[in-house]
Amino acid sequence: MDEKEFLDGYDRNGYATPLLSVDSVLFTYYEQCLNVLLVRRANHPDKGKWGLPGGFVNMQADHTLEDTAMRKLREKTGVVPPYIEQLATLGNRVRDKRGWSVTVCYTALIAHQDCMVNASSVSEVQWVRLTDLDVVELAFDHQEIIALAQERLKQKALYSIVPAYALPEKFTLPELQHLHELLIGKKLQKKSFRRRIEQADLLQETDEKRAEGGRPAALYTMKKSSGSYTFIRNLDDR
Amino acid sequence: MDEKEFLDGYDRNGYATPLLSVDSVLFTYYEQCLNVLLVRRANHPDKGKWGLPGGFVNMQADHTLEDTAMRKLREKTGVVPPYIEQLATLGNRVRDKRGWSVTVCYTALIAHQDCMVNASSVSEVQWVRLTDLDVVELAFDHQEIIALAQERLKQKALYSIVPAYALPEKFTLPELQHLHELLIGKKLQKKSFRRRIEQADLLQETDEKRAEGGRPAALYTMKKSSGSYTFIRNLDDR
DNA sequence: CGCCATAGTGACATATGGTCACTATGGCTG
DNA sequence: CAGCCATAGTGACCATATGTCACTATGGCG
Repeated sequence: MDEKEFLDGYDRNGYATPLLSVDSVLFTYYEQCLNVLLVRRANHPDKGKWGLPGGFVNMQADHTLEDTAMRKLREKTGVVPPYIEQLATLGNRVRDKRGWSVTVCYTALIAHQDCMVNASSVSEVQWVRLTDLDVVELAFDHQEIIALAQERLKQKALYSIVPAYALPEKFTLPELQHLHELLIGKKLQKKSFRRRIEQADLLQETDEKRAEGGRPAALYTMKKSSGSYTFIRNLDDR
Repeated sequence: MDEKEFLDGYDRNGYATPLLSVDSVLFTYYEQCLNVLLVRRANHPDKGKWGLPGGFVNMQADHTLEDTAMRKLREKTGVVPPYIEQLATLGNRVRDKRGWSVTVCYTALIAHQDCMVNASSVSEVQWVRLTDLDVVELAFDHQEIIALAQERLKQKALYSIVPAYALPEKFTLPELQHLHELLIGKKLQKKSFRRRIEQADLLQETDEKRAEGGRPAALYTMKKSSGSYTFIRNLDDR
């Protein structure tokens, strides 16, 4: 049998396979806090619980797994986030009551203002502060996935300014530093923080400033491709 | 309908889903070269081409995706490698002629001597030098997956001694350094290389030595958990 | 106008990798 | 068996990046 004959006769459903879904952990920085986007599950299993925005691959609409992740995020937020990266794939026999299932997970970041989530309490989509996560009942292993994403983002905070994608287009250095401090779980030295960003020439200073009770801080925008820059040395993690 | 009723009536095959496979890039260091394990495909599609060791999840035998990766590696090599880590998940409409398919990829490392692959030219399993990869016709997007794994391992060489898992239990520092040099693609300063490993106290010196034409080099073993140690500063990548 | 709060800098200490010449060691060979 | 060779391993100094912290700058407000 040659390959053409094989393909013509191939039955995609010949074997039972694991369920396959795509989920995203979308973070934003809002009111001095890290928030994650949650969606109330409309269907069984875990109906009524909160979970990550995600779903099944639509083999017609999606060309790639990332397409699936972005499509689902767009359905919930109306926009595609400026940062999305694959986090990990979890798969086992017990994570879903329906049996063997696999989820391909993405981490995404967006500015809070760019993402109009209905703030009413009856909404099926809401931002939840990371610090409030323990009072929400999460579906499946989504708690674990969020913890994974948070840990990965912490690592990125140590050697990059990727977290800046969770801020508005224009932001101040103290804002960015505070976000990094939240992720790393430790106060940082502003001198060290500012210096490395300056040396790497990652940000573009605008001529605007923003007052916050003291001396107004300069507003910056990210330079192109500064999201992919990595410092050769990590910030002190201890 | 409550959840129990839903689950009782749930049809896992209600939707067409992407094909799901698990593939591993198993590296070893042998004769001063990096090698990757390839398997000749016995079945369509791409029958006869070489590909990564992998296959479908066996929902009875495997509890997790990593179980699948390890089971397939054990089938080809007889053993489970001492290092295995998820690399990435690739999924799109075109990578497999059968249609939408997803592969969860792992990177694994093993000592060449611990992994008895039949060396005969008719074997269906063989080590291929990374430098010889371009003369082998690889199935699917496996070339791309190997490149991804190599890039990731290069990064690890810059901030950890994870590559040591591709060496025998006892190895010399010049050996380890040469392996890192292959991965990073650049000669390293032996003083820098040795110093950081000493300072982090990652290796246990044995009282054995190995001669290689000059002064015999001390043999070391990895200390427990030195595989998860990360240096706060990267080696110079330029 | 002077205080307050926060932004931003100067200057020095510390830590770690880069460099390279120098020493150490075992095998081989004349 | 002495001396050479090749490779292992070290000493010492340099370069660079972050840590620390006190000091200066700036705008708002009473």
